[in-house]
Amino acid sequence: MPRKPVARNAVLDAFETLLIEVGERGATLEAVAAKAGVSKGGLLYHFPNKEALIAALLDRFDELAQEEVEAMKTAPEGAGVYFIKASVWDGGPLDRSFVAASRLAEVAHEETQRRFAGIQQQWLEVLTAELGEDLARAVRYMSDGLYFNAVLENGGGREMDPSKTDAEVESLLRILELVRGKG
Amino acid sequence: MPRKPVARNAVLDAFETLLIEVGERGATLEAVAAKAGVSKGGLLYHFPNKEALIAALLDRFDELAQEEVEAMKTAPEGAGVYFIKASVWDGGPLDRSFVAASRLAEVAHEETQRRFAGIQQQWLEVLTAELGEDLARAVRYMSDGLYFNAVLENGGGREMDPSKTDAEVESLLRILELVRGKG
DNA sequence: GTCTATAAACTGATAGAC
DNA sequence: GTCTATCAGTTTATAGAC
Repeated sequence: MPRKPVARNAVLDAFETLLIEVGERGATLEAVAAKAGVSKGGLLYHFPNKEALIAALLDRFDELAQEEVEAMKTAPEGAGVYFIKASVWDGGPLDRSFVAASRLAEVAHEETQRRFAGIQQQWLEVLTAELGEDLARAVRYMSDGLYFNAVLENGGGREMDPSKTDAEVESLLRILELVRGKG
Repeated sequence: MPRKPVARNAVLDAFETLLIEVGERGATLEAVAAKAGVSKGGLLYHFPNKEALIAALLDRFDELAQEEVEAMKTAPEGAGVYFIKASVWDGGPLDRSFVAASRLAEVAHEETQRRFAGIQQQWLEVLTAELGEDLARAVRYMSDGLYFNAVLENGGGREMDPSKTDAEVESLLRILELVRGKG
């Protein structure tokens, strides 16, 4: 694979960050260029228009989501436990990619919505293989709920209290274990 | 309480619909006015600026959320079961209000984020009283996950398959009953 | 590869007629 | 209460210099 220029990645990171922090509306080409340390013209050399910028973001999201599928399958603690733990916002690449992409889906960007559906379907299949349909769905929705709250609360870029979110995840894991022991 | 003019409510409904269907960016004053069947000037008579429009939307969201708290408390099937069932998108007033407001939260609108947090806190308290902390959190996140998916999938205004969503809710309710029987 | 300058379209908001 | 006309500020994108 060809080595991408540094500026290109800086632009992509800046776009992602702005989507997370100020939403789709605030992620203007000018704001992205400024955050990436290039001019608007320089940005548009690497990405001829805004759709190209979005496409690159979605490609990266797909890559990271694919890695996550593998990680789930090989996780020692099991796919379900791994998945819930991974759904807590920790500022990692997949979390950032997920939230940024969700901001685009929310403005009714059709291609983004399609990609999201595909990725979530893959995750659900791995969960179902381990947990069965009912519990897999429960885990999937709990994970989505965790992300939904990251999406809502992280708008202003404020940090989340790690001990608080840890306690929340422990709650969910206890429920998961309870059902596995019983079901 | 004073009777609000018809046009005013038509504008508010149009704003809500556009937020749901095309997102915050597409819900421009011009688009809202057109959908409500008034001119931009007419719209701005009732709502002096866009913030006023948002404020009215949030007030209605608060009202409906408050009614939901009461409905949860008095639901014969219990707050948890009622809450999960109510979290499925059915195009009702609270669902629409919730999704519309989430679109504003996603563009980092601070006041909207604050209101959301307050409402979710109230809902969680009712759930905790009935289910205990762990299960209440699980139910809360499953509900959020349900809404998150409504937010994502409903962007294009497409309908959801009722039988499919019904089956999904049954899945979640079985898990809930299982834990209640055990926990 | 990166910049400045600028065009073309759009958005929120004001002024004033009816 | 509702409309048309219009302005000022933004946003995406293009053209062309370096």
